Amino acid sequence: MDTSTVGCCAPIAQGPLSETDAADLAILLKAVADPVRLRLLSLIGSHPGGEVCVCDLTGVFDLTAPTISHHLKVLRTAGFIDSQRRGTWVYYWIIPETVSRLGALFSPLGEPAAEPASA
Amino acid sequence: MDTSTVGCCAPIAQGPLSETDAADLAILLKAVADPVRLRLLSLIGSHPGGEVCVCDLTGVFDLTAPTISHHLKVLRTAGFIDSQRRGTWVYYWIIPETVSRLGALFSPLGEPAAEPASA
DNA sequence: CTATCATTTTGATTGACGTCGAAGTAAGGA
DNA sequence: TCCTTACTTCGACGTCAATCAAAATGATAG
Repeated sequence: MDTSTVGCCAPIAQGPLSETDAADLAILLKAVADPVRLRLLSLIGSHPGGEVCVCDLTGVFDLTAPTISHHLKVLRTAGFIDSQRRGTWVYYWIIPETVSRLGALFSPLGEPAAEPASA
Repeated sequence: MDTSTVGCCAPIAQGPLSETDAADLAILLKAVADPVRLRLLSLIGSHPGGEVCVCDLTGVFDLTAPTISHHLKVLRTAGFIDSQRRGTWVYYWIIPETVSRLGALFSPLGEPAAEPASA
C-alpha cells in the first residue's frame, strides 16, 4: 500500500477495506466500544508514571472486581494495555502503538486530528 | 477542554474520560465495531462522486438486503453517513466530521496519524 | 390499476456480551 | 501454618445484537 495518495480523507475513506483488514480492525474496535473500557483506557493512559494499580481502578466504578478484571483482560487481549505483577499488586500500562493504529484509521492524513466544535 | 496541552499523547490518554463522554463515544465506536459496517463505511467513503447507491453495496457482501439495510441504519443513526432517496434508488454518503471525531480521540496531537509498520 | 423493482421494517432465532457471586491463585504478615 | 488482602477464573443469568424470511413501503413502467 502506498501512502502517496491525496490527503483529503481518512484511510478508511481512501479505498475499500479488505475483508481481512475489516475483521482485524473490528476486533480492535470492539475492545474499546464500551464505556467502562474507554474510561479504563483513559485512566491508565493518563496516569502520571504510566502505570496504574488495579486497586486504584476498582474504586472508580460501581462494578465488582471480577467485572473490572474482565474488562482489563479484554483490553489486554486486544493489545491496548499490558500488565505486570509486582508483589501484591498488579500494574497496568497503555500501549500507545495500538491506540495510534485507530487514530491512523480515522484521521485525515496530513491533519493533526482537528477536533470538531462539539467535542 | 483546552487543546494547549502537550502533544505526546492521544486525547484519550490526556485525562480521565467523564462517564458521559465515555458513554457517548462508546455509542459511536459500537457503530463501527463491526466488520461489515467498517467495509460499508470505507466503500461509501471511498466512492468517486461521494455517493453510493444501496444497490451497489448489496452485491459486495454475502448478506441479504435487509441485513445490509440494518447496518446502514446503524451507521446513519450514529451519524457516520446520511442518505437521500432519488427516484427508485437510495444514495448514501459519508459524514467526515463524525469520522474525524474518532480520529481526534486516538491520534496523538500534532502528529498526522503516523501509520505503524504492521498496518 | 397492476406489476415489478428497490429498499426498509417487522418478527423470530441464535449467539455474543456485561455483570455478578463463588471459588481459585498469589503474596505478605502474624 | 493460618489468615487476610489483591486479583483472576469459572459458571450462570439476563440483555443486546446480527442475521434471515416475510411482509410492508416507495417509485416507476405498462
